[in-house]
Parts: sequence; structure tokens; C-alpha cells
Amino acid sequence: MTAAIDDELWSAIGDPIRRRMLDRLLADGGGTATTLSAHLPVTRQAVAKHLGVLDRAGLVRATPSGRERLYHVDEAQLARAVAQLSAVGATWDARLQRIKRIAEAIQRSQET
Amino acid sequence: MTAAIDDELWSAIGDPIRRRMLDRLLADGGGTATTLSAHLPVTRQAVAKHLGVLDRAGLVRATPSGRERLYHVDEAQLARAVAQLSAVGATWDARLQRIKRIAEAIQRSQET
DNA sequence: CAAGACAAGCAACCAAAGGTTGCGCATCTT
DNA sequence: AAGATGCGCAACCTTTGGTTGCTTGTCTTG
Repeated sequence: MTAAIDDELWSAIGDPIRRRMLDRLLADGGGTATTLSAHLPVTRQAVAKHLGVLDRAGLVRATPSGRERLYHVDEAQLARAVAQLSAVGATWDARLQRIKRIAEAIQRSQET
Repeated sequence: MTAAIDDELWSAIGDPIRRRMLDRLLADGGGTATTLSAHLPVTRQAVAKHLGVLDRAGLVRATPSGRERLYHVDEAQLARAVAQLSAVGATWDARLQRIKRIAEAIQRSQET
């Protein structure tokens, strides 16, 4: 079985810029396209598009306030994403260990 | 601190097709562009390109044999990738829990 | 309160990535 | 020798991440 991961979530956190955005939003407790772009190597517009992607994936939500648009992380959804990350990691890990065990078994049988 | 992840590794495993390819290669112990594409919703050429990406990321290696080109997973490198996955997961997890603790503290202070 | 500053949204445009088809070349197989 | 099979290459299309330029809406302040 191949885990049937929610690809939208994955691709949302698959982008390095978006990961850094999430990091910042978590560290600072929120931010706008403008404040985020100040710490990133891309323009405000690019950040805005990324925020759109994260929003559609449900990882962040926006609270308009005056001329600003404050984003914050949806913790529950990010927790889900983290869970999926570790699920995939665990799957591969298990397979790697199984292979390692088999390899060792083969080696042992050849030492006979 | 922002983990300074190896972006090439991440983007390699960030693609859903490539994840499925790795899954298959692990499950079957190896495969060619042709055999892989048989189980994927894309053409052999697309798979070949993905194999190129995985190869450059060091996640797979090829062994040409006659007219075939057999790929297998580089276990050590995939183990590294898995480690990075869980590192990011752990970072976010820690932040989420910190936030949760703070939120609870605030709530307690308001119950006073 | 009018004027400038600041945040965001929109649109056009560009480059890179993922995908396709169509081909040609090498290697098995019969 | 002839057909089948596996691969690589090239041209092309679409999506995605990025940019610049401009407009609109909301403070701020002289």
C-alpha cells in the first residue's frame, strides 16, 4: 500500500519558500505578505501567491484588518501535514530496515 | 534557526510521482523506466526524466545491462532524506506544542 | 481635510518543470 | 535477417513560481 497521501498538502509544504514562510509564521505567530517578503528572497507578490496556495491547502488562514491582511498558521492542519510527513518517513524507514535485515540474512547464509 | 535543509533532496521527494517511484523501487528492489511507468499514470519518458532528477539527487543509481538500465535506491541517501523529513516535522511539532502550551497558559491566566 | 505613504490586488509577461508525441538507435530474440 | 523491445533525444505544450507595473483602498499627518 502506498499511503495515498493528500498531494495538495504535500505539494504545499514541498516548496522551500513555503516551508520558510510556515516557519516564520510559526515563529512570529502571524504575518502579512509584506512582512514575510522582507525576510525572503522573493517579492511580495510571489509571497502572496504562496499564501494563496497555503490557504487553499488549509494550512494558513487570513484575517483582514484595515489595509492589512494578517495570516496565521492553522495548527490543526499543519499537525496533519506533519503526521503525513512522518508517515511517509516511517514507511520508507521500515522498508529500508527490512532490506537491511534481508541483506544481513543473506550475508549470514553465505558465511556458512 | 531554519534547519537549512538540502533543497535538492527535498524537491526530489517533494514530487508525488517521484515518491511513488521510490516506493516501487523499494518494494521491488529495483526497476527500469519502462517497468516503473507501467504502474504510474505517466509515460516512460516522464519517468525517465524523474529518474534523472532522483539520480542527480543521489537517491537512486543506475546499472546499465544490455539494452536495459536498471535503477535501484541508494539506501544511505534515502535514509538521509528521511532524517531530514523528520527533522522538519520535529521542528514544526516543537513549535506547535510550544504554541499550545502558551495558549493553555494564557487560558489559565484568564480563568483567574 | 487634503496629500502622501503604505498594503494589497490585478494583469501581463517570462522561465523552469513536468508532461506528451514522434522519432532513431542499440540490443535481444526468433 | 527481421521484428520486437528498451532507451535517448528533440520539439512542443501547460502549469507553476517569479517578476514588473499599475490601480485601489486605507491609514497618517501637515
